[in-house]
Amino acid sequence: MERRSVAVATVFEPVSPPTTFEETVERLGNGIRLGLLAPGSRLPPERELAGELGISRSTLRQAIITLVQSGHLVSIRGRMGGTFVSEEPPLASKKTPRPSARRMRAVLDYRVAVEVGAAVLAAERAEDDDVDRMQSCVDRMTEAQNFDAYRRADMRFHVTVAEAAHSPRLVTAMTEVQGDMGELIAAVPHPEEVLTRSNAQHARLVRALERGDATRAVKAAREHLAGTEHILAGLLAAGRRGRRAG
Amino acid sequence: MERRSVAVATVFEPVSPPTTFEETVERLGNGIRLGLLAPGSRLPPERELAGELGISRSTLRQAIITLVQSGHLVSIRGRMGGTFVSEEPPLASKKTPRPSARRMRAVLDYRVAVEVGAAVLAAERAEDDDVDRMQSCVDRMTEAQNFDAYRRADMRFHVTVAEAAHSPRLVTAMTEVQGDMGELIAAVPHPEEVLTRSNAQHARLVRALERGDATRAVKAAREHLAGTEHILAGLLAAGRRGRRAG
DNA sequence: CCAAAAGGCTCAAAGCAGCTACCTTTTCCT
DNA sequence: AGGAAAAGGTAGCTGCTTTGAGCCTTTTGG
Repeated sequence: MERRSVAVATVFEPVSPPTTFEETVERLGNGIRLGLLAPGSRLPPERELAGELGISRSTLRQAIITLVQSGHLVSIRGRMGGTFVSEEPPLASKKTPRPSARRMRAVLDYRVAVEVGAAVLAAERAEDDDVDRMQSCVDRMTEAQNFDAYRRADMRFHVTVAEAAHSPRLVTAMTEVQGDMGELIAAVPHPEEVLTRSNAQHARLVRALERGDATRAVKAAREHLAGTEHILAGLLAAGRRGRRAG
Repeated sequence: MERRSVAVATVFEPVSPPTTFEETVERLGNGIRLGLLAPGSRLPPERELAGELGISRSTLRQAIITLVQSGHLVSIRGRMGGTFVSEEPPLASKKTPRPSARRMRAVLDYRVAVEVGAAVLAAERAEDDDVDRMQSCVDRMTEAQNFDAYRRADMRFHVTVAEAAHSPRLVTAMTEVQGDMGELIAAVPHPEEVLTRSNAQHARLVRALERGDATRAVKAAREHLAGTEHILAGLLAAGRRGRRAG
């Protein structure tokens, strides 16, 4: 019996592309949860938005209805009506029955790639106003009074790093990753001291990017990510079999 | 008129998930072009493979037929028959009418993330035999007599780095990226001196990974990628408007 | 009071993916 | 020689998703 290499195994992994409907719910949902679409703001009219997204209005409506039911959106009829982002949208997409350890590892590893990649490119390409926007996110985190506020600014910070990389592709990837992270960290406590240390790392990253120092940027990013991984380590271990207590 | 931020724009970007059929053709096609599925080797029987991929046999057959027509696969009937990887599979998926500058940039940026991410994780996780396999790819590149042979070993090298990161998710991503790169570099000349320098960078990356030196690994990776970007710069410039001759 | 601008609704047609059953070719075993 | 087994090849039907088009309802501004 021939043992297949890891790489070959990934070729034969199950194939299951998302449907247009699912993709749309994810995209809009992530945009809302990350605060890219501000609470209370209005989406383009359905017919227009369907055009922009390159999908039919029917499919878009399915997605909108789903997001209304999950509390992300509010629909208002009539002239001057429209589809609005809820004033207090949920932070995570509800119904997250503890993702498998395997999935968690996949998300965390992918996150390393996206964050470190964004850091490298941002070190080369960030402009002054990119740095300003990152810094303002850091400030908001410093002043945050509760975890939700912190978390929102945190997600924005990371997306802003991707924007500073001036790569739409990485912005999309970062948006996805942050969305996935929301699922993971929902069920984990974050003591204040952890948040403080975490934000200090954000600040270090900003300084490195400001100087265009890719090496330091990567270091800061990697250490920052390791922090979250450490917090999640307990849940990750739950996926292993035959692990001794420690 | 309100100016939308870059991040918001990506939320409203067209949505168009691939079909199962397309995904399957890509996956198998990439696996073959990257040499993960060796020339002449036999795929599992259709019914079995369909099961593994979690798709119907009908859809899998569509994909196989496509790949037979494009010269990647050969089907043989009868007992002891099967679906075999062609002895000399094409290097790129034919019909590549020069991708847009926009797409090229997207691929190159994403590549930075995947390669650098893989480098960081590989520096932390690579085992001895991972290093050996990388080194053997480097050796093959050194000995390569023509560009095709070099290119094959090159792709394998990069996938092997992802394997050394021990992250199935990154292996998948790397496979995709290398597939996309195939499209880009098909139409570009690669003088021997460029390949020599390129392989020297591979060797540097291997040494850094062997030592577990993430910083040097990232540097080596980034410089290596910049090499390709430089070669493609001419094509990229074609996408800009109003650029002065230089 | 009407027109315009929004969301809400319905339905039919097309495309895609899955399921099931059967056919044909080739080889191995008895 | 003949039949079973293992492969790919074919066909048809079903169900879900997506699209497109048209029409209805609500609300507001003129």
